[in-house]
Amino acid sequence: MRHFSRQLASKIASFLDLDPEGLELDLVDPPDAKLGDLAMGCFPLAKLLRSSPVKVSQDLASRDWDIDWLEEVVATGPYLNLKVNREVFSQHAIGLIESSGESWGCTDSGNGKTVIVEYSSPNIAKHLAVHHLRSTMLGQAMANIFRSAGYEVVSWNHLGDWGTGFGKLLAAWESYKDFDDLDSPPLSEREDAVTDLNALYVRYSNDAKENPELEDLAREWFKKLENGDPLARDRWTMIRDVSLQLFDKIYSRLGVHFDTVIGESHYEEAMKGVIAKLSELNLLEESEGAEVVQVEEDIPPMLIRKKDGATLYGTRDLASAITRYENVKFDRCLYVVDAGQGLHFRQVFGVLKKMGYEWADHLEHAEFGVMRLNVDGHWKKGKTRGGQVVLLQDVLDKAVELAGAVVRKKNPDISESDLSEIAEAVGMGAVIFSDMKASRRKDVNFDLDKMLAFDGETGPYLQYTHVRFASILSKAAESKLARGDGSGLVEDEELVLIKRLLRYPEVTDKAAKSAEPSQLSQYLLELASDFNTYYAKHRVMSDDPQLSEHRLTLIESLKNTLATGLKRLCIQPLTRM
RNA sequence: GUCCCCGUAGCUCAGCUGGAUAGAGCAUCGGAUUCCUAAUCCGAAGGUCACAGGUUCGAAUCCUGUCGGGGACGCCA
Repeated sequence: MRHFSRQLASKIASFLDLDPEGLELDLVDPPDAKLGDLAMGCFPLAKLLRSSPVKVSQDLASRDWDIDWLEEVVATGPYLNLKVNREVFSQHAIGLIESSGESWGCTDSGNGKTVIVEYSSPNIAKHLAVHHLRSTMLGQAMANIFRSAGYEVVSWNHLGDWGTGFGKLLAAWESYKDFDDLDSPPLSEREDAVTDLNALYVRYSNDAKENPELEDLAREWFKKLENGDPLARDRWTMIRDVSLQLFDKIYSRLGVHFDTVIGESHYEEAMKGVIAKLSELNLLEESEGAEVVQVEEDIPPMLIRKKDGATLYGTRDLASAITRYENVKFDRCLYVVDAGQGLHFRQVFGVLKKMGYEWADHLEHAEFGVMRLNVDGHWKKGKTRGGQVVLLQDVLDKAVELAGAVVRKKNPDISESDLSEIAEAVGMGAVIFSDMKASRRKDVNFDLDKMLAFDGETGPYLQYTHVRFASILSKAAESKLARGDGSGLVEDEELVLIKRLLRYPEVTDKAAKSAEPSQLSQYLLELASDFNTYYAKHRVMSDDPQLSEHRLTLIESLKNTLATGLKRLCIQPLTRM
């Protein structure tokens, strides 16, 4: 739509003797289609001219616009309502989209900028649980959207692979061989190594509640790990490897990919430098035996070092941010982490700022609401403790199973291999979309029935709409029709669709700027809904071949738009379902 | 107690850089399939935009306060 609003802006600038640069005006839909095809409030212009919006709109309506796609300009109070010449407008719009080709919907707002997106970041030696879905999918979608907006993107998995918990696991490995000897069969050859690790860990933790000396033993093992003891290091590496293998299986199902996988363990050295620098800057304060840094007036100080001298994850985050900036001079760095860690990030960002790092202003906590589980009829934050975890792979399998049943029912003569492929895509589509439909700050209740809904505003609805496009185009292929230039698209519903299409690049920018994939989700729903209304009323393959050719061009633009949008959200566009 | 997020239809949510009559989906009720996939579409019903002030020509949107929900607040991550 910018293409058109810029033309208007330059005309307005010449009419009113204004600088066309920075004259951003917003074209909206009038509240009633009878008023016009496009509308523009004259409030900002009036402010600029110190005049009244009603006068400005009257003045503008009386001008000679001389724009080929513009048919009528009417002032209605402070609004300027525009009627377009549909043939010309449609032709311009379709031409614009077609000439963009593959890059339709991509923008240059992020050109020359680099963004790091940190997301997923699970703990090793544990399964991915359903609550990991949020960070993982939101982060991946953000990374995809940033790429479409022209950014250089580094997608980053900050693994939880360090901490005293690994001391327990290593201690258990050594002393619980009777229960389960992790050396035979070796971890790498086990069917479900992570489950075995978990069982061992839970057992050890429970025993430690009664025998405090087990805690000491765990500390000893963690010390060994820190000091590079070969056995500890070896086993830790094995644990890391089997965990990553398991994660990758799920990541690839979800269309998730990382450019960098670096765990917390990586920052042990850098942390020493951070503490040295804090001390050099006189920022460290002693408080109740621990060392802290004051941040701002109204938030508590950040804890840097414990009484026993050990560091905390916040210290690691400081080190990590600094090393990141040294390696990647980012313009933005996003942490896709749940909102519960808001204070933590305020502290981290605040301390970095106090350390003199100006780039601390470019760190963003892209917070999201927690996923709540239903426990005895109440929605509660899902914690991995207590054993009440819902495994992500179970949810995905369940979704695919259910999708398979629906596909089979709707499509009885489909082959088994096609079916399983489609079921996988539809099941994933349902789960993924349900997570990204609403704005990320909203808490989500984990409701399997809603997650797996296939009707209404869902992933499968979008996929189904894409199937309709594909279906029309394959039917067209049989009749050797060419493609029109779009000038035959004059129906009300066609104008609606064209206006919707023209907003795609703006949606990309808005989604990137606000790090909000739901902007794209909502847009795709509107696009699909507009099309399905059109589809019920008009035939693309009509009796008039010329008209059909124009409409086929529209369908191609719609298909292209929906397909690229879905891919950004990690949902597969389908041609059959 | 302090700080952060949230409060829009029965439910789940759009709309929030102020602008024309607040929109969807689900659920409910009624309707549409000789023709491009009915996982769809059309219609009905459903609203004190939590409440009270303030700013403004104009507030769901901005500010202050109140109430309600969620979360975080030193030796876990």
